[in-house]
Amino acid sequence: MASRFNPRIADARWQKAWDDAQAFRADDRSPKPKSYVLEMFPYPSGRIHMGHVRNYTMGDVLARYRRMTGHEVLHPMGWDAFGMPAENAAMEKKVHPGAWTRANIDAMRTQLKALGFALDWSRELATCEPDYYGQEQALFLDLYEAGLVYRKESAVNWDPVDMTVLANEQVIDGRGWRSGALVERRKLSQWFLKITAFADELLAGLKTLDQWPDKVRLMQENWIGKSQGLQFRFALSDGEAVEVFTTRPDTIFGASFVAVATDHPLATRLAKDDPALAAFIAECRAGGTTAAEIETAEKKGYDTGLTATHPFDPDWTLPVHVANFVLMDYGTGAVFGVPAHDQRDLDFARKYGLPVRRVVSEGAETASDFAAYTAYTGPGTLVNSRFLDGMAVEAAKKAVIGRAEGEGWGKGATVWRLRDWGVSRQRYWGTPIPFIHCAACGVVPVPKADLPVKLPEDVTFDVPGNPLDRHPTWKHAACPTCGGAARRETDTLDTFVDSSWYFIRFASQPDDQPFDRAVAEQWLPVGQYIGGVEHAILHLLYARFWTRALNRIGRLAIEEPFASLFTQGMVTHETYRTAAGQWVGPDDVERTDKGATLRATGEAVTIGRVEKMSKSKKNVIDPAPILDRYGADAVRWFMLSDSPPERDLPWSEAGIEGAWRFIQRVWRLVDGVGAPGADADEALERKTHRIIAAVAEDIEALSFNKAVAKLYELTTAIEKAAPGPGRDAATRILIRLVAPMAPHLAEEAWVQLGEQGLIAAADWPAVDPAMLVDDEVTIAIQVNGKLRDKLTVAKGAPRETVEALALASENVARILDGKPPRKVIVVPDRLVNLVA
RNA sequence: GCGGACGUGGCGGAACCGGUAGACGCAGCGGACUUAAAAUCCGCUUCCCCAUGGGAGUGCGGGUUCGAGUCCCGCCGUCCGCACCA
Repeated sequence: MASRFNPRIADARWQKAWDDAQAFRADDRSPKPKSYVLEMFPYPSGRIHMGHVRNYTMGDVLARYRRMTGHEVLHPMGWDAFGMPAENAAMEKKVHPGAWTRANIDAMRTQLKALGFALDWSRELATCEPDYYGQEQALFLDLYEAGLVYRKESAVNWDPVDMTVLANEQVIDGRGWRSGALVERRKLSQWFLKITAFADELLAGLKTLDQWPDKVRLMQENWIGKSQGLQFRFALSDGEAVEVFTTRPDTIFGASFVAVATDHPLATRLAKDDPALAAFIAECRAGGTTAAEIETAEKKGYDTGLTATHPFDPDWTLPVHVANFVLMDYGTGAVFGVPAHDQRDLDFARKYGLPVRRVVSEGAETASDFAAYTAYTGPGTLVNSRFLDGMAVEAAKKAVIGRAEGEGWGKGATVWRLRDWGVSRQRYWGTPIPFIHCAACGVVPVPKADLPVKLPEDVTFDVPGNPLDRHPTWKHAACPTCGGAARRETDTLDTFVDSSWYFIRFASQPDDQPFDRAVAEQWLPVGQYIGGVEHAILHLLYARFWTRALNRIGRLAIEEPFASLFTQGMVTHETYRTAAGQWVGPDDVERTDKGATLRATGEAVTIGRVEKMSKSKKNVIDPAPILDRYGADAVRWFMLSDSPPERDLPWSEAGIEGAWRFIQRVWRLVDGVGAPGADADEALERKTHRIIAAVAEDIEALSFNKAVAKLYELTTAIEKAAPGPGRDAATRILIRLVAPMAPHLAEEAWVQLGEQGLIAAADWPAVDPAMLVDDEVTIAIQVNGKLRDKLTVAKGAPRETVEALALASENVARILDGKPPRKVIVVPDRLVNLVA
């Protein structure tokens, strides 16, 4: 009799058994209720890291649990396989990006299989293969035909390190999201996806996503950034006009200046004949765009000498400035300044001595002068505002918009922060954009019959830039319309396009089209999506857009791709630093009671914060050796224990040891089980049923840490119970409860217990509701709200009985000292509170 | 600056609708088994005190309530997101 569970043998045995049985293959035609569980697919960097392990373990527990509760589960895996790292590897290691990527996929697939995930490998896909990206090109052409793809020249974010354009979402604090390089502005002809045409529905759709974290919904809401207000024209003293947008038309009588952005056409025009203005504009451009720089940047302006006429008073003119704090990208690139009610305008007005006039009163004050240095932006009543006087802010907004529209000089308008999605990338390792540039016919789509437009394999990476551009033949193509010599588009698609529809392709992947609508709709939307919060805006917004775009062109009747979203926390680890300030890794450090020392020299090291694992802090733990040592189940168990899944999980050696001990404890229980018998252990049976229900509830809520705690509790209870059929029966149930989390152990135990078939296909144990009701309860006895005693009484005991028992308590009698309580509160089956 | 989340033992964290705070795990302490170690098992483990009992206690200060980790008001702190968005 083996007394230890040996994962080295069991892991491989059961992984093969699942493979042989195709145990996790999803059947499109199954009559069972369908459940689509998906974790964000990985970029094939070469090795899986702890974040992957945690992410996929959570999804796996849910997928396995759903299978046990009678669902047909789709739980697929694939590879987000295009992207810059492959090109960087090509440059550094002289390997082809495709070869590098495919080798990485093979290595990572092996690692994922070694963790025993219940995945349908028959649906595996990689975005870098023509059978995937060719279908993506087809979808791109469909969107083009529908007018949702267009090309225009515009100022774009240029990453000088990656030598490519970036979307707005990919610029963080003025730096490229991958390279960290300061982004430059460049004018280029680019492909765009019309995500702004969906701004309204993407915003409204967030309200329907009640199973998404509020945080993510809020982030998307802010990103989309809807503002409603008034757009109107100011007539200028030189006979021209300038268009402005405001969300506060009510404050129009508080205006003291008009300001335009430094790159506003008006500024550009005036600068031609005004060297001082040109110099001012150049000076503003030199300023940085980082958070800190913007924070401290002084409001600066240049008085153009022009004036603008107030729309409600032909005799009232406002000076027109070019100002550094006005953004060309937002609204119309021009504003009117109301210093009393906008902080930036106030800073500006104080600096340049412009009038500061109060027009919204928070209470009694009606004087027009405004002395403070803090603008008032709250609610109130309009004052000093002619026909608006006495109105509330909201009513005044409506009144001004009404007049503007009535008199024809302005109209109510909605402005969005969201910009169209620029998808052109000047890179090789991506989906070729299926278009051809013809001198005679213009930009012509590649006919669908000619898809996929395949990436050429013979490319060089010895010089920076886009290898497709310098490929000798690839870009030369015949124009599909006139047949003349033409140039193939050499830009490729942003890899976020690839990840915008992979979940649809998982659900259905025919050879001759991107997906079969009817089949895809059976599975979609994804029932549970799990991934990191870092995709709150990027991937999750793009995928929502893509799904709605397919819906609009009649390809898919789904509006939202992910019904329920869960964002898991990171795996973290302590950091260590030597006195010299060098980061050192956990392998080189010896932890003691007092602190930590360097293993090699005994030198003391400082224990730093527990942080996200990163190469620079040297606190990365590679899952591979841990997996070799402890087996898949211990690693999986640790990933689920202790920390709530949405919070960070601090990795620790002690933690994985604890998980390993638990796996062995369960095995020892199984090892001692005899043949099924009749005698029950009433108390243990009750506990078991209570825990079946609790664990189910916890798994459904993704509260794995709580489920784990309950399983520890049950295990301890079984260990303490007297050996016999009752204990054995509880053990048989424990194994099924543990199966989603520690599946190899469970399969091994299943055999040991003499059961037939795979536990992966077994049913979740049924709960007997009668077993959930206790016939005795413990009641707390409080005096003045303080716990003084506990009583065990029959469940549902009448108030009078409980009250009498409480008063009879020795502790209570001593405290009450013979005096009757003034008041008695009885909460049935819970407590008695005696108020003295 | 704006928006959001969160503050519970030495640590990770439980605590349902306001009803016995600290489940469960880790670490620690004591013990058993062992020649010894590992493994395993048993017990203790919020703090304080005059210890079969009592007092304090969920960031701080108030409040509501018979009763507050939970609700309300005001602070403090940490983390996250956005950021000159008119």
